[in-house]
Amino acid sequence: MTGIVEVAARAGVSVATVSRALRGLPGVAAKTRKSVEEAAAELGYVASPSAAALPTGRTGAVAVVSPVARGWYFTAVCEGAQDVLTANGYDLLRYELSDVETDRRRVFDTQLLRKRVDAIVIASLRLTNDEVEALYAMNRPVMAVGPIVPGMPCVRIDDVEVGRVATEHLVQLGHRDIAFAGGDPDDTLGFPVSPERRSGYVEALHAAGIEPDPAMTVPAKFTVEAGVEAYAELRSRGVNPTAVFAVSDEVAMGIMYEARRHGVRIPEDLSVVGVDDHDMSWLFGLTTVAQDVREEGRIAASTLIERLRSGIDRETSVTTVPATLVVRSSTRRLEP
Amino acid sequence: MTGIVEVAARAGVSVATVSRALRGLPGVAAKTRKSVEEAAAELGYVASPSAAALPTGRTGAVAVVSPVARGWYFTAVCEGAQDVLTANGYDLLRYELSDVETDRRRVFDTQLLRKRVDAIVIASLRLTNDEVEALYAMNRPVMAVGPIVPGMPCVRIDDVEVGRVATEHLVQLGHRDIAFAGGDPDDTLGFPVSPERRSGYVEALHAAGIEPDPAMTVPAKFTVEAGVEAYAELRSRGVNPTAVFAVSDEVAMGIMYEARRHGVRIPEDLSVVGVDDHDMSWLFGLTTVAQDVREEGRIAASTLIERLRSGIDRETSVTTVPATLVVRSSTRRLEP
DNA sequence: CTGAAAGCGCTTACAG
DNA sequence: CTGAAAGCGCTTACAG
Repeated sequence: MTGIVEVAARAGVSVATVSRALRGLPGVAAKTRKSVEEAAAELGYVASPSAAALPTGRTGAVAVVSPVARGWYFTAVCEGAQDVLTANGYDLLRYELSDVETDRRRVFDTQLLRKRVDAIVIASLRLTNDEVEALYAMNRPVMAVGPIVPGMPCVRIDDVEVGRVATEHLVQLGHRDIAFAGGDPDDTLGFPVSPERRSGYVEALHAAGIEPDPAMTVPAKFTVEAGVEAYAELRSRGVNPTAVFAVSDEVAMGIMYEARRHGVRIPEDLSVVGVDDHDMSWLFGLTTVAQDVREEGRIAASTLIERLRSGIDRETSVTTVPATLVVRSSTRRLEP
Repeated sequence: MTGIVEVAARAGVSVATVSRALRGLPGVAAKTRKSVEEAAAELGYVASPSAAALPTGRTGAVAVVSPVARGWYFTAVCEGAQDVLTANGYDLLRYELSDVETDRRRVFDTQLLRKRVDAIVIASLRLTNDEVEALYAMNRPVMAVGPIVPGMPCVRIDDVEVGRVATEHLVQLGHRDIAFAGGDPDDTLGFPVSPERRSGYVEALHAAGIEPDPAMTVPAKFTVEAGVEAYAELRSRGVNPTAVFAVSDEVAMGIMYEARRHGVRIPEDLSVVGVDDHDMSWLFGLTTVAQDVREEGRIAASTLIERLRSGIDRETSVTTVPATLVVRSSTRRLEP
């Protein structure tokens, strides 16, 4: 493996000069820099990140920590983050966290993460207070994408607003019997996304003079399968919504699938609105409150890089990106 | 950051002993090992991968290199690989390669990759001969998932067989006018997947005494959008297939979407079969030749780890995993 | 079974 | 503007 000494020999300078020249540090004569750069290029030399990390403490890598969830959402966050990380010479390390406590401890309790990466993106992950503490103790810039983590800077959408916009759309189409599918009864960590979207739903109903019917709220995690179950639950309860607001597009897809399986036509018999604008939502003609998840990943990464440049601080600013209603064919005016 | 000297101090031994004890090396007294492990646990100590990489040359990380393609496929490969890498204490580094040559050179020409990781998974990436050479020059175990790369070990499905199985299914349902959607006219790197699946298609047709009609083959990359365009192209050519074999499920989804938009019913008017068993295929009732992509990722990762343990060799074995027809509701017998 | 010391490939004060 | 040298945190012959 070509190392810095070979480059130095070839360029006829010391390794110190090579180091400075290649990193664009000031105080290197222009022609010296040029010949070093040439020598490095000819040899295909790049400084070993491991070796450079030792004296500097910088690894040149950023971690994206997400749940094991194999969803479109986390993929999109990573893609966005990767775009800007690559462009800035950082590598992207992926950590998937299960719900198993021991697995999580491995990441949070040990200092592995801290020793591996310069900064951390938390992608829509439910964290315990201890985990938040551990994250801070790492003394590395952290950025959350998704729900607000107290004391942590964050990129997000306004989930209450999202719920309101989705529900208002249905109300304006004349619907009054509007169900909500979302919220995970198993969630021990208080993941706020579903409750907030439901708050918006409740607000919008109240604003329209509609009293929310508890029987119209059915639980659903963020998966297609959960949507299927949610619709089944709705039927088994014997309630008859004319519209459903699903906590995510994947849930909405499951609802549409199951409804059709029961001969319920969409949108003639049932209007459905989701959240996200999943890559495949247009295929289903799904009306949705769209968010640009890749952009959120990009913002998270560039914020971290900026922070890395300017020195670590404990910023906690929250960036709220817009979410906009995209009307397609899964919702329609309620025929009286 | 707690380092090895603190652990040594706490355990009352030398750093050499700590190093040996923690890595499970032989020649450490049982009680010594125990007290070292306790000290390390109390301090939350983990050896710095960067520092350890310097003397050993091992980084404890594995790269997954894939195209920028934001597809389900690459995500699934990564998920599978991550499962086994995490379980074995390796971290997963993600590299997305664009089609832009300069971006690719950054990965292949420089020795960054080699200095960053111990092994490399190539996920269904079209490589030039130079890139294959560069990969070998890195002297790191490499494993391809997807198409065979000459001289490189690989996990794959038999794409000719896949094409044959899909087409035979349609033939057995009485179809004779069977279109094929796949193959990328822009592909300069000779990506073999589509051509091989088409070979299977041609073979199956011949076996049934059907002469393939060139007008029945339309190009399509591996995306939903390409499927939409492929169906549009089929219409504009004025051919009237009663069935289509799509090179992937995403292409099939696009075809179904566009066909229905034109009032063509599936499967009454058109049978469609894809390849992959994409996570969402069941939602579309899509008949498909299923492959277990996550398992392929797992196999790739465990093969690499095995190779890492046993020392680097230039193995080139090809592991072919099964692909099986899953019949759902997008295909049906042709009514005479 | 254990420890002292050299060395991995860089970066960075410190001198000049 | 440039170089010699110390040091980053580990691992690994080499002694004992």
